[in-house]
Amino acid sequence: MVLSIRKNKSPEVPNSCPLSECMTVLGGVWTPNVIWCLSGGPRRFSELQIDIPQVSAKVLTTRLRELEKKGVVDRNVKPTSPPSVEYSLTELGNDLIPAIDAIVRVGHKLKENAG
Amino acid sequence: MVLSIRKNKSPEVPNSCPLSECMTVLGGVWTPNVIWCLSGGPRRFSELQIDIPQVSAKVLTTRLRELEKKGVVDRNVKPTSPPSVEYSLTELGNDLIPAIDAIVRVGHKLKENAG
DNA sequence: TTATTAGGTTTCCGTATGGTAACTAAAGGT
DNA sequence: ACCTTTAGTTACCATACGGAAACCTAATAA
Repeated sequence: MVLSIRKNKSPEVPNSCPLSECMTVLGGVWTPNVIWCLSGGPRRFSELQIDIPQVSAKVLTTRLRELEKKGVVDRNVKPTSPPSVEYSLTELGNDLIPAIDAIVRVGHKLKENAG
Repeated sequence: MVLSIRKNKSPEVPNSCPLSECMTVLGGVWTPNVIWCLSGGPRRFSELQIDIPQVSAKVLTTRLRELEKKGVVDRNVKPTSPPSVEYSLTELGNDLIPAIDAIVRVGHKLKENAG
């Protein structure tokens, strides 16, 4: 795949700067993409897999669990059979959208330049 | 340290989405921080080391070389003795500032929330 | 002639992390 | 009884990546 954000242990960097703070949340392969997909509204696990075909179930699960733990996404299990699971952005998750937006905008510019 | 953006090989993702495109540029530990530091004006290698104390010379060099190759920073060797090197953002580098800005803003919000 | 400075480079090494693929649970359909 | 579906989990593996520390070069100063 393409890119991830690695999160090493950091015993000696207790109170990081805002930049690193936020990058920690954005950390992990496909994390920004997941947030971006959810910014359009709630999505099911299988839908996210279709949205981001390169992501493996393992990694997608990992990312969603991380984001849930950080309070960025909500996980909602619906009592269907088999149960379906819907993920959505929390308020905190929505706060991230402008940042992702800005990144996407630069991405467009990059593609123009490289195009 | 705290976080990096990993960039794995990706033979099967030729034309990535704008988001991934931009994240590739932001890839690597401390990359956003370096860009952020340079957004205040040109900085020398040793100054960047002071700005970001946790970064090792090896990694800082690697990041700067990558950013240079991607056209994000300029490298300017001054004929002093010993020669000093000044890094600055290119036009493309400046395009990234709004994105970093947005990330920093979220970072502040995160720190408030986390108290 | 020895030390110092700036800006690196190189080596070695550990591990965090992603990929792949096989396996699972529970319910409903046929 | 068996298959399918959803949403994962688990095991195994390879490696990209960062950390630490030693080393390098040329010019100047002491």
